[in-house]
Amino acid sequence: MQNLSEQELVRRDNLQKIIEAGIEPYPSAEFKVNAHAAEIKSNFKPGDTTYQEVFMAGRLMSKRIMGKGSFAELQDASGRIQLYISRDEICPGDDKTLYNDVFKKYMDLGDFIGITGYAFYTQVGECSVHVTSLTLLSKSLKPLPVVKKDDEGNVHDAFNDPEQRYRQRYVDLIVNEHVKDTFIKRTKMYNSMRAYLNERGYLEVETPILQPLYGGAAARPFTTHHNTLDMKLYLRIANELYLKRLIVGGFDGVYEFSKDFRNEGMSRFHNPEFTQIELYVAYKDYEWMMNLVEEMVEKVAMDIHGTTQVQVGENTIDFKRPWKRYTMYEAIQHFTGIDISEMDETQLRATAAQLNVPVDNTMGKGKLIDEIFGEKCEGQLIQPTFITDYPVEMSPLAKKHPSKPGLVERFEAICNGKEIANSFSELNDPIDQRARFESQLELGKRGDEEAMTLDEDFLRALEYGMPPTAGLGIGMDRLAMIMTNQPSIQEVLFFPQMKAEKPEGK
RNA sequence: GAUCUGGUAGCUCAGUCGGUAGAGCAAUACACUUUUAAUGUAUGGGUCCUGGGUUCAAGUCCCAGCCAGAUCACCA
Repeated sequence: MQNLSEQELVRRDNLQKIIEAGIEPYPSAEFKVNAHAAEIKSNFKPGDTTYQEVFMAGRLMSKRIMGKGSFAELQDASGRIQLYISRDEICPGDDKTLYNDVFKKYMDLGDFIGITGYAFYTQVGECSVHVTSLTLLSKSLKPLPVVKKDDEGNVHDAFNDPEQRYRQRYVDLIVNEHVKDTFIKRTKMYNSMRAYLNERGYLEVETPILQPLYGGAAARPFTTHHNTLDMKLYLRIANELYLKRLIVGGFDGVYEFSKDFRNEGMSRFHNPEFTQIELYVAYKDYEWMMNLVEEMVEKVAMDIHGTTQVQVGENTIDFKRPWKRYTMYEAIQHFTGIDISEMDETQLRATAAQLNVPVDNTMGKGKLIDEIFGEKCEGQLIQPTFITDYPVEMSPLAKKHPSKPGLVERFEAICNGKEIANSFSELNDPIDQRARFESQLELGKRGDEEAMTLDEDFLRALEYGMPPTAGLGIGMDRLAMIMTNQPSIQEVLFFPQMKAEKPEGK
């Protein structure tokens, strides 16, 4: 049995009183709704003859009882609106129980109610609904945090403990208005991208989450086991290799919003499960894909904000095309003044030391370049910027650059100091791909836990022939953080990963 | 994984030098028919994260642990 607080006991007692009064606290009949709070507040003007018979449902979020008349606030999915309730209108006969007892005493903040009434403006000019009948739709047994706003819009007693907000996101969503907003924007972002890609005829697909081999990225996987088949399975770390198989199968363009899983550290930028969109388009290259990314992300910003400019922390980020483009060498030269394009491994190591970039002896040429870039450039790139032409060692699935030895046709889009997109002209030479996998296997043998595995079936698919293809991955959570101005990935995931709560009781 | 910060009423937070546990909101009771962070009066509400230790005495000091956040490490 739970230990109930005083307030919880009061609510259970109220529930009992409601039942004794002959009212069903959890009725099943449909309650037809014909208006929402936000809609009335934005459309109804004093003297209008509209909204004179509204049916509304939602939570009772505040009560201001003044004798025979009361004000209350109803919160539905769209927002809050004030209600005016007068005793003699909701209790037209001699029996005043519904007002005196049920409404005033037994209904608690958080209860779901249904009302009918008409819109009007109070003497102080607040758009309100004058209630003519009142129904209990569902009793609430736990007290909600009470968050209040004053005239200037300052929030008092905000429910702001992150642990409670994330563990009890339902409460967070009820009492913190802006939280709902963030998630609505996140969904708009998905809808915007879907519409963009569908318009171009690309096919949204689904590929396996449980994979016998994990591939397509460098990361440690979650492992599980299938009992009937008695086999080890991995939760995907990416879906790249499956989408490319579909390009081999003859689709021109496929994409998937893919929940991926990586068994690694957590931080405000990392959750063990996260979402990427991956897109593959046949007969295209990474240059073409850069144009697509610019156009699509610009549209996302427009669809969410109505402008290409988005405020993120202290920065105003402008997604208007065209975005800046640097090769990786140019970016390093721009931010450090050093041209590394002709350097060998020894010179790179010396340069890293000179720049105070920590490196170790296991790092090869590609990794050294990547470290210098990561330390000295990435964080400086606030406005959306494409960085192109990465070292081949870091990119085992990308096509080699035809004229720049040691580099691949790859770009990342960086924004607010973080990668938001990664793309390359996909490697479709099966012989080269096998060689790249084999050098990954070597890295694995040397102890790199994130080295890729060799996927024979994927190589078989490539041997049948894959057209030249451009591929793209965008971190949806990272992009959502930027588009909603949130500093932490937990703020854009409904239910971020948490350690288990202590069990109730003893 | 490391470091730092925090965990006290349903929520937000105080709590001095170690000496009876505090406020606002919420709740309860009464009053009040256009208020709006409603108001007025009164009342109730505590496993001070957990477990040890020091002490006549611990929310407070010490040790260990749990949970969370930030930073770092790791990681596209």
